[in-house]
Amino acid sequence: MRWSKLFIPTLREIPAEAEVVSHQLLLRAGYVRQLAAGVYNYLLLAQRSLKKIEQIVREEMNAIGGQEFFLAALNPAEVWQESGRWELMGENLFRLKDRFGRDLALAMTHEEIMTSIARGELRSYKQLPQIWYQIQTKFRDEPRPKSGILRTRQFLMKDAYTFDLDAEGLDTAYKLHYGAYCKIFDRCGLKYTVVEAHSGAMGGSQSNEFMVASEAGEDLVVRCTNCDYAANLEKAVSKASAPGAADPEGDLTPEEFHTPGQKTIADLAKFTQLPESSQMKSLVMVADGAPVLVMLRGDHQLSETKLNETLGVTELRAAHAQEIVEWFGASAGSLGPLGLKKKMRVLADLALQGRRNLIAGANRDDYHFRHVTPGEDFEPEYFDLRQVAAGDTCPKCGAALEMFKAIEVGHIFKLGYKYSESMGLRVLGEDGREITPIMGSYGIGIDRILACAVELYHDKDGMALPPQIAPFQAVITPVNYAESLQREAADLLYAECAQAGIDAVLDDRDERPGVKFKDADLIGIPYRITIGKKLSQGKVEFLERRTRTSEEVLLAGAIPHLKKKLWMPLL
RNA sequence: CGGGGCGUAGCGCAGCCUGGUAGCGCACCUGCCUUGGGCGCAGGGGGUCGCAGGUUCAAAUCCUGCCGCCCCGACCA
Repeated sequence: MRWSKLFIPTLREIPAEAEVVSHQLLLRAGYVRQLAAGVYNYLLLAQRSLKKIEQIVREEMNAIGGQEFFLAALNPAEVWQESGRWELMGENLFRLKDRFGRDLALAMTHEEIMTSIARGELRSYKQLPQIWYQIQTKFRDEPRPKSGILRTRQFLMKDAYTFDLDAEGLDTAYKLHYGAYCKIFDRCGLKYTVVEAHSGAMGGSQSNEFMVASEAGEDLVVRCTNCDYAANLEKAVSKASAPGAADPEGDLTPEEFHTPGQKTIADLAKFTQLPESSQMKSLVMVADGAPVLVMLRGDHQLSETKLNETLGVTELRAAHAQEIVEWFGASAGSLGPLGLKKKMRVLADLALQGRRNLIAGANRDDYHFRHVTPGEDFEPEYFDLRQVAAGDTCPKCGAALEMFKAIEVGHIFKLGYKYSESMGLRVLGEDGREITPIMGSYGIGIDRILACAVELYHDKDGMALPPQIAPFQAVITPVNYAESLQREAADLLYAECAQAGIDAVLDDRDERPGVKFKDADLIGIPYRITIGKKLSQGKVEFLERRTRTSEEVLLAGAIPHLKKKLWMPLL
């Protein structure tokens, strides 16, 4: 393509609304333009790049036997009502009415639709397994779209769904996807970590996320510095650091003492001269309307995700100040597990198991107990409820854990029977009995891959995308295209690229060289062949964007050289 | 939904406090010039100052309401 004919609206300055790097560069480099909060138009460059990503995804999905569909984005409410998600998804689901007043939704994911196809058509065990996927636009009415194209209300996703006869089949499907995803992200040139994940509102058991480390990420990932343990913070477990002080020995009796104005764990630690790890934190949560007391080591944080999963409830929140006074006769800051006025479940984090003679609130304002021993002075139900904290060690090998922010680019789930059951998908088995197929669900954020690549590979001059997903593989830049010798050489190289199947752009603009160089750097074309002064010696400059290494090559050798580079992946 | 910020030319901003002719840089158009890192000179086009109401002789500027966008939090298959 000839640059002079292309619409590549690069900006010299950073639009004020862009905060994260990928957003800034995608705007500046003329890839995207924003239409509304969380809604973007993808222009030529973004579209070319996304098509390449899609193609990689498509090839790897087809390689594991995936069959590509193109599904309805406009869904009747009934399908979502059947699975129960019409209510469950709440405000996140875009809803609309047609002219007759019928309820419709814009699909945010396609479990229901895929299942509705399957139940109408799959009749025999002989037809299983199936892997169906789609690459399409999805809609989600995000409460807060942000970070450019990282969290939007309209986005591109590949999602796949599998139908199997039994758990073993699902396991096979899961592993196939796991492998395919690794190949996909490798081919896209991303550096990523596979983590254990929480399966969320999707339901299901096993789940892994594919995460790309980035400051722009919204998730926190915990990873062992020694072994292969890695998990989303929501799910991560660890060995707690040792308490800051040894517990007093002996079978001591709880003893109330006056703690005027000591509200927080930090206050108490100071007041009692004992570290936060010798205090017990009492949190009051309301789970589907019922109060639950959660006990944690003073320096630990509650993981609401874990608590939610443990309790298996739909609504979980912290208790209001008023409720606390009503139930405990004291306010937050003096609460504890002893002498509860109201009957409620008392849970404790595993880190409290075996501890002795700790400090806890007395359920009387400005009073606490010392010498409280869980399991003796009160009987909690123990669960893993705390969030992994800095200083904790690996649950597998005991080595140090690291924690970093990451962007989720892929997520695979074992769904189980949630949709096949609720929507009545059955096939006949070998023995003539009905079988409910078991499902899996596997997503990849196509536009997130692009954003991640930008986050991962950029410098002060712009993007440095991997050649596999860059909008063009190379740019041919004659310093002065009006000069006939340069023009001939440029046209020749461009023709050679076309012949070799290389996706090149010819910068034939009547611009000063500086402008062309800046633009090529900004939009991140991996290789640049510059035709200038040295042409008189039959030489051109070959530049690698990522490393900024430049070499002189013969005009005739330029394209073979480029070809060689393209077969050799960066990194 | 709570907290904060912003809205003036395509982009980045000044002007608002203290009301009176709407400005600067970049981009854009024309001509000349220049051609290895966003050249130079000259001329030029482009604005319902987010919207609506109010105060005033007069509102970008003061007041009220609304809308939009961004950030933090809540939320997040």
